[in-house]
Amino acid sequence: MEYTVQKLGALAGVSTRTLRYYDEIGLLKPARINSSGYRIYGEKEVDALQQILFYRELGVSLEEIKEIVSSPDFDSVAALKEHREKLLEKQRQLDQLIKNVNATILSAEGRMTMSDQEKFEGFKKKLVDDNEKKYGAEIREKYGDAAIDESNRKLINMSEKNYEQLQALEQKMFTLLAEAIETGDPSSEIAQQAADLHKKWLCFHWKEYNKDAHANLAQMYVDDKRFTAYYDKQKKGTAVFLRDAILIYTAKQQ
Amino acid sequence: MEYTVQKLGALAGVSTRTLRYYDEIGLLKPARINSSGYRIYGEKEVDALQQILFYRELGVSLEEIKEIVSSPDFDSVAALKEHREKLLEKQRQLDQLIKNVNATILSAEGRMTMSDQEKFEGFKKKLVDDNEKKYGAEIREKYGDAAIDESNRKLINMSEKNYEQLQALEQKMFTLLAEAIETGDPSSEIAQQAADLHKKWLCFHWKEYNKDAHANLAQMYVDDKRFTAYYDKQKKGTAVFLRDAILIYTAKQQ
DNA sequence: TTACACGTTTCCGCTGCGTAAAGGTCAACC
DNA sequence: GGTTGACCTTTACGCAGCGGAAACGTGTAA
Repeated sequence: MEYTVQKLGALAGVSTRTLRYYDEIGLLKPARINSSGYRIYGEKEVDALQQILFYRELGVSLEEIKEIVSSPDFDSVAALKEHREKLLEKQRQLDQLIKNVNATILSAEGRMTMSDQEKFEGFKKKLVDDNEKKYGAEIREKYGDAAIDESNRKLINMSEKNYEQLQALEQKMFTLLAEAIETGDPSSEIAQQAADLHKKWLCFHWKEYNKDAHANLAQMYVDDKRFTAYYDKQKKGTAVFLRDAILIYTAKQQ
Repeated sequence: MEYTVQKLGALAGVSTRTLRYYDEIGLLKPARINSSGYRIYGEKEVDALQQILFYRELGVSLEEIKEIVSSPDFDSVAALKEHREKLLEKQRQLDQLIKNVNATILSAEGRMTMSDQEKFEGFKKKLVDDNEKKYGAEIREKYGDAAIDESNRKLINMSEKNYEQLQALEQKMFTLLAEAIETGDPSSEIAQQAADLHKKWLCFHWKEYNKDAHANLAQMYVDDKRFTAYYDKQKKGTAVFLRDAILIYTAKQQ
């Protein structure tokens, strides 16, 4: 079986541009070029492409994929381990970034105490003109807090604690909801408390609260199977009940 | 106080190229241009740059930073929340990537059973021609495994379990080490067992084992304060003891 | 005057393609 | 034989955030 760019592309789920690019950088050359200059691929190329796409899915760069697939005696496991290290490093950086963003949001929303605010100012400065940024950053990240400036660490931990509080809040809502569902009445005191908690939870995620949007979201919990699955995880019918409670809750707001 | 590009750059820790680029994209314009065409910055620009760099450290794009800093009534908290969502999405993708890479390494190293290997073949195929990749990927990732193909989930879980075993291995080494340190003898049976566990732990991370490299690393545990801090976390002197045990261990290998 | 340490603009390069533009080729249909 | 439309080709710009180099002007101290 022989394939032109479009056929191979359709088979493997990549664009023709991608195939031409892979040819250009020498990653996947066609089996031959026909008299009209068309690229013609064979079965061997199909297999090679599968392999290439597999590594691509793992986030390996095309340059490295080339090394891996071009020489059969290349140690691909070693390459993957090296690749994993890079990914882990990226993960650590990303985690740190998220913590910093969380801390900044909390600070900006005024949920910090004054003394924490002061620390935050220091943290901000530190973040910007961190002159020892490069020196051993990977190792410090990897092997922990020992070397991290103490006040910064406190701040970050605080932001984490706040985040945990948020998850606790969601948990509490679930608990209340489970109780409320026993009464069968979404307008009951307890169900309305759950709806209020849901609003509080939302406020941390949303840029600004709006009751119509809240109501719409509640409806989506029922309409979208994936959301329903999430809320019905503990008990079936929870999503519907929560929606009703929220609709009542939002309607009651003037 | 007035600054030229290089002075401001030195002050804030950025290159002159960066400052020129920020001028070019309209992110930070100099206060004025002098008669020779030099960019001249004032105190106001210093503050603005600090702010810009702060957001840059949080991983915000220059385009968004421009919006945030240019209009004072812009809702920066909302922007940061949006930014956080992007980061969280990236984090989920990265986590999945790492799991897949781990699974691949385990498979390639032959640590999988045959039946798991078969699953892995399916996993590989799935990974490459995942046609429903786009549909609701975020929500699926976010709200869990309900929709994830069962056999794949088993595979990933297995790879995670294997990874946990690795951490258990390190923990075991620490326990042994604590015991061994009581004897005070790094050549004792128990200390040598700890060194052996350390080697096993290493083998998962290293592309290939080599006793000289092992010995060198052990020495570094003592020389580099950050490593020392990690190993001495539970008990001071652990790093030195571990080094001695490893030096004896590697020396004994023919 | 000469050296050299600054400043300037302009442009290429990095990754992995997407998206034109401008043009040949192949099969089918009139 | 002409036309249409679905293919194919190459060339090249764009994306983010600069790094680095080339080619040239300026300020100042020896």
